[in-house]
Order: sequence, then C-alpha cells, then structure tokens
Amino acid sequence: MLRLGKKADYGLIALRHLASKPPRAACSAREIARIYRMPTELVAKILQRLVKIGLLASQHGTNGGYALAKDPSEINAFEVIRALDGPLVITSCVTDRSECHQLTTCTVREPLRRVNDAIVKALSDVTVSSLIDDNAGLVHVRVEGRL
Amino acid sequence: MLRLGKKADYGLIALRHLASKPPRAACSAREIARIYRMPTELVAKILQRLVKIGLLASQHGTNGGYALAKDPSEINAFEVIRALDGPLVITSCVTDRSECHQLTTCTVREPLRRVNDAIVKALSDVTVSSLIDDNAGLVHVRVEGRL
DNA sequence: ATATACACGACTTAAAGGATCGGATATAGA
DNA sequence: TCTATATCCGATCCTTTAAGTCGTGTATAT
Repeated sequence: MLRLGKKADYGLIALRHLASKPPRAACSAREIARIYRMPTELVAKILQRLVKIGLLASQHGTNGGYALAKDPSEINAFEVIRALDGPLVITSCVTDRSECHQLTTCTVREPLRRVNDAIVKALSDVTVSSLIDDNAGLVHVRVEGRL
Repeated sequence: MLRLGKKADYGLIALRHLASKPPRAACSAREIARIYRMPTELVAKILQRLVKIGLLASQHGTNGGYALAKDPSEINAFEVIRALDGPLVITSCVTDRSECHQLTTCTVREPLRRVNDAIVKALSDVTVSSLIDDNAGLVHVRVEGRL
C-alpha cells in the first residue's frame, strides 16, 4: 500500500530523460518508451497529460516529439504525481463523503492529515533536475508540526 | 493514489478507541464495529491480526474481547499500517524485480526511496496515545537528507 | 502524397482490496 | 451441563481500480 502508480513512475522517468538531453531537444513518445521498455501507448498518454499541465511542449509531424516546457529545476515530483496518479490523500475518508459515520469528530484523521502534508512537502522538494544528478543538491526537508 | 487502505484506517480507529477507555478494558470486535459503523467481520479480522503482532490481547467467551497489550505511547502508526496494508513502498520497482529493465541504474528510484524513508519516519512518530488527544504532544518531525 | 507523430476517447483485461460466509474453539454464567 | 457469546481461521465473492490496448482523427516535415 501507499505506493506510487506506474504512470507516475513512467512520467518521472520520461521527464528525467528529457531533462538529461541537450537544451530542449524533442523526443517522441515511442522513442522514450522503447529505451526504457515501457508500453508505448501508455507513455504517449502520460506525456499528453504532462503537456496539458504545461510541463511539456509537443511538436507534431516528422522529427516532432515532446520537450520540456520549463526548467528542470522548476518541475517537482509532487505536481507530476498528482497529475498522473490523482490527488495525494492518505486517508480514504477524505474523498469518500459517505465515510466517517461517527458522530464525534474522527480524531484519527487529523494527525494523519499532518503526515500527508509532510509527504507533500517532501515530494515538492524533489525536482526533476535533482533526478538527473543524484548528488546535485543537498536538500534539507524539514517538516515540523503537531502530530 | 498513495492512499491508506481502509484496513489501516479501521485498525487505527479501533486502537484509538481501546486506548481511550479506562486502563485496559476489553471490547468485542462487534462493539467497536457497531460504534463506528464498520463492517463487523472485517474489524474482527483486523483485530485478530493486531493480536498476532502483539499489539492486542484477546479474551474468549462472554464479556471477552480485545484489549491493548502495550502502552498506547508504545504503539506507532507505521507498524499498524505495515501489518494491515502491507509493506510501505513508494515505488513499484522495489517489489517487482521484473521492472526496471534499464541497463543504467534507475536514477529515479533512489531519490524517491529517500522520500519513502521520510514517510516511514513521520508515521513512526505518530503514536496511538497521540491519537487520543490531538493536543497531546508537540512532536517535531525533522527529516533531512539528500534529495 | 506519404510517413511520422501527437491527440483523444472508448474499450478490455488484470490485479488488488473490501467484504462475506461457514465452521471451529474457548469461556462465563444460568 | 447447556447455552449464549466471542475469538479464531480459512475460503470465497464482489466491487473497484489500475494497467494496458485499440481505433480514429489531426498536424507537420520531407
């Protein structure tokens, strides 16, 4: 449980690949899919969604493909994950309104929400540029709050 | 995505309930399930597993039920979640060995593994006693590391 | 014109999680 | 001792979700 979906996985790999290339060279979905042995059609779909968010720019036709639309340091893992795998919620009750029938306030939810926030913060500090070179940045993630 | 399963949800709620009662009073699975409107049989199964881990003690027969086997401050959310929802892994490749066909080391995995560790740490700091009174402890979770 | 590549939606399939059922054992009390 | 109450354990069903596929249309460079 609490695992990342493959879409987010593929998306991050693709972004890292694009970021590792020269300036803003374009890659086709097929090319990326072939390199990392991912299902072509699925990668295409993922990249299309990343275009919608504004992270990628697309180019039709021969020699076309996808390229980064922003600086790699401006793209963090959280927005990618949220876009591809849906909202980041740790408790099920947050989405399902039918849940939590309790009359009293669910005291379990609030502390976990803080953990959730911490996770979001940690993921937000992971940039695509930090994915290129693992030793790139010495990032300090400091999460504080009542738990 | 990245959400907690209902089992862990139910388990934490049940533990909190037991911790909020007098010393170590016993509650039947049915009673807890009825109070919080959870499926009875599922709650029973969850509590049984918590007994196996040593977090709860069970008592057969009339007036029997489940009671905490340890101090609420000694039980953290991480061990509960891991026991009920499975291992806490953020990337799919960690479990699936068939994944990551890449020849080169997957540079995406390592940074995410650090995030994963941070999550584990944060969850480990959430104790059942902190669930009882939300204002109980002013816990500072400080996660540092290269990302 | 044609080959290439993105764009979009619908569909199918596979896996996981949630929930249910049946039967067995143990205990307290009438 | 008999009965009601509970934990225990395994097997199974059902719903949901994720993963992957397919088909069609549109744009562009050569």
